[in-house]
Amino acid sequence: MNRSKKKVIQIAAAKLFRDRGYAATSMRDLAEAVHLKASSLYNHISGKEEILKDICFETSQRFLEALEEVEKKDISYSEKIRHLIQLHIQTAMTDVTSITAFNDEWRHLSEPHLSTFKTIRKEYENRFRDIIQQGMDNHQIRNGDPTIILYTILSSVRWLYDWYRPDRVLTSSELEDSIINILMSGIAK
Amino acid sequence: MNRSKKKVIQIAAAKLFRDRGYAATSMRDLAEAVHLKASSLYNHISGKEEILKDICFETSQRFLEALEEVEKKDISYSEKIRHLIQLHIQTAMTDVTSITAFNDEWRHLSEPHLSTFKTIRKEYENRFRDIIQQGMDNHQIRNGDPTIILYTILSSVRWLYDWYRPDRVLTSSELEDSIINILMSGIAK
DNA sequence: CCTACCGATCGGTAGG
DNA sequence: CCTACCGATCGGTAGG
Repeated sequence: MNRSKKKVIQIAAAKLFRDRGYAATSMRDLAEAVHLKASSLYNHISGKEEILKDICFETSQRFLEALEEVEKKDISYSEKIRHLIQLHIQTAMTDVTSITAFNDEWRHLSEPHLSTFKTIRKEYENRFRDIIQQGMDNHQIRNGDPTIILYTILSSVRWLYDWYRPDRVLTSSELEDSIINILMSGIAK
Repeated sequence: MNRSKKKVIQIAAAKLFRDRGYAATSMRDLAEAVHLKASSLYNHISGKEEILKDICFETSQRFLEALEEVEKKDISYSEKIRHLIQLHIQTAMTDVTSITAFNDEWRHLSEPHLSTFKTIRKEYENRFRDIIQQGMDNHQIRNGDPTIILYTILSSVRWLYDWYRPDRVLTSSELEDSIINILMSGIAK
């Protein structure tokens, strides 16, 4: 019944899912992480999959909201793309653990959640791709296959959770600038 | 005892590991995929982890050999980086299933394999990073944090296994050119 | 290569 | 929130 306890469980679960993966994390592992017995978890959640489902949909919600915000802004298309890259990096850095479940563990969802998740994800990608396409139409982005550009951007930002730990020397804005610079202008001189 | 049967098992396992993950793949799933009973698998392999270990180390071996070849070439540093990106894409496209285990499932290895794998991987990254650093020293690559550049390149190429299926309209060399172009010259006009 | 089976562990429930 | 326990499934072995 306690709302915050559910959140504590979710955060502990996200950490375990990142470190071992969803399938390799047992309810007993999770219970131990929050100092409970496995059976007591069920006072706060309905089952293992509910946690994964919540993590996946809450994270996708945050990405969609960020996208919506960028879409509404009255700026150039290349500025919109810069903003989206920046938002991805910031999201990945402030909630590094949930991102992993969102990226890699969603496939363990069962129906109907799996289909819903895929649909949301596809919609996000389509709207991001539209911005890239419009950037090309308006001669702000170099011509090319917008799908390849889309996935190259998304992938570049995906590795962050694998590497970034909050005690890093490198500041967040230095990292953002570097990655945006590579994607927008390339590494060649 | 049959060598090719072991290979058949390994290929089927790589496919299952990609689709469901290592932990969520049971020996019974694997047995069914190669038309055997679970117990019969043990005539060809010593256990579940051996398959994962073989996939991980064989794949890392292929990447190291490709790196070595590029290092020896008498070409500019930016050409070496182009070559490495190309080799990653080609490897990912010719053996799309093993790459997933290599990328995402190695963490399920137990010691001492886990440490060995991490060491090999780190060495690969260090040598790739050296080429980037030398590219900067020789004014062929824009100045920046070589680690960020390294991971941005590796990540860009990592998503391929998630997306590419061999029946694609897009040819391999078109894909290579596009990704190399994005990374070397950027997407901005 | 199979049948038969092992102990361990899984997600989850009953009942208090 | 716990103890006690469920049936199912896990990786793997014995023996033929």
